[in-house]
Amino acid sequence: MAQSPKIDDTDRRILRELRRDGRLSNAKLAEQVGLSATPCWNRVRALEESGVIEGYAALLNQKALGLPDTVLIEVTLERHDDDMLYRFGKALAELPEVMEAYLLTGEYDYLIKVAVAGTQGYEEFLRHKLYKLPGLRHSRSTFVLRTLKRETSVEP
Amino acid sequence: MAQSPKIDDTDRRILRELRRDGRLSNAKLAEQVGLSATPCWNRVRALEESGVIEGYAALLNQKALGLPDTVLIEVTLERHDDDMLYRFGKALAELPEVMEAYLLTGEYDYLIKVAVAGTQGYEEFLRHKLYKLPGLRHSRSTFVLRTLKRETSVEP
DNA sequence: CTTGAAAGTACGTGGGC
DNA sequence: GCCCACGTACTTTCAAG
Repeated sequence: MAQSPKIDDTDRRILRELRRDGRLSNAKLAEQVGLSATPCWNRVRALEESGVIEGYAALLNQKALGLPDTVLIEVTLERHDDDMLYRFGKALAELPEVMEAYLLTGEYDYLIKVAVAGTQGYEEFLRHKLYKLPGLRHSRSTFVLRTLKRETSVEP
Repeated sequence: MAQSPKIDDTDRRILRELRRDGRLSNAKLAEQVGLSATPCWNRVRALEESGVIEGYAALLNQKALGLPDTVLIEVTLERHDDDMLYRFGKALAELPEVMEAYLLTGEYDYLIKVAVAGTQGYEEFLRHKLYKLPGLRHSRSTFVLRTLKRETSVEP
């Protein structure tokens, strides 16, 4: 996790390939980007060690895991002191249904993305999870009708 | 991409490990979940073929790639006929800065998550990209102050 | 589910352009 | 920087028991 000095064009091509397929073997990756195995492997390693590559993950199908629906919820707190923001944010992040959670500018709110099973799962999440968190003032939910794009990372 | 019939406890453990580390070797994975190599590999393959595992990806550091900031933008269209919704959504998804794009319930809007470099990059995105899309009526942006959680998939 | 065996891969080392 | 070649240990992948 040192510095990440210069990322050249070849690095970007490596990143592009590994973002598409995180299990590419070094041999195939080298072929794709037009290097031989050794320098390619050295670059991948450097990208990992400098933290440009943060890790690798299997991408799982939400539907197959029984949580087909996605809800975006804007959350407003009663108070906005540092302690409150920290503790509430931590509690949000610990809920397994919450896939993403962001602290936002503006009125010091959160936006969270939640995976649920239908309106019933949504109601259960609200009543048994979100509404039990102390300090919540208000929430406003929107169901996702269609996911048009969902990238794991920015485009290299 | 056939059906995904029953996912048992062992499958879930496999998925949990592979979500954490998508490059785990089958040998180590088998050890982690308490199987020997072959049955473990058969399960992984079945999970891949049934679409439960959608793929594997390297996770890239947004900051290292020069787009350290994230903006959430609510987008409202002028008209909401099917053709418009489809074409606008497609145009949104094609912008490389857009990492996620959702079509929402309510007033038939989009929410997009965009990676930019500071307020300057944000302004450029608005002027040169978003505002050039035909049919846009209104947009409302919020900067992300802190990312509290960002999972690639739902928890298995 | 286990064992086994062939092919491929990772990862290092050392030489050379 | 890059390529090439070699080497060991590990992994994948597929039999067959």
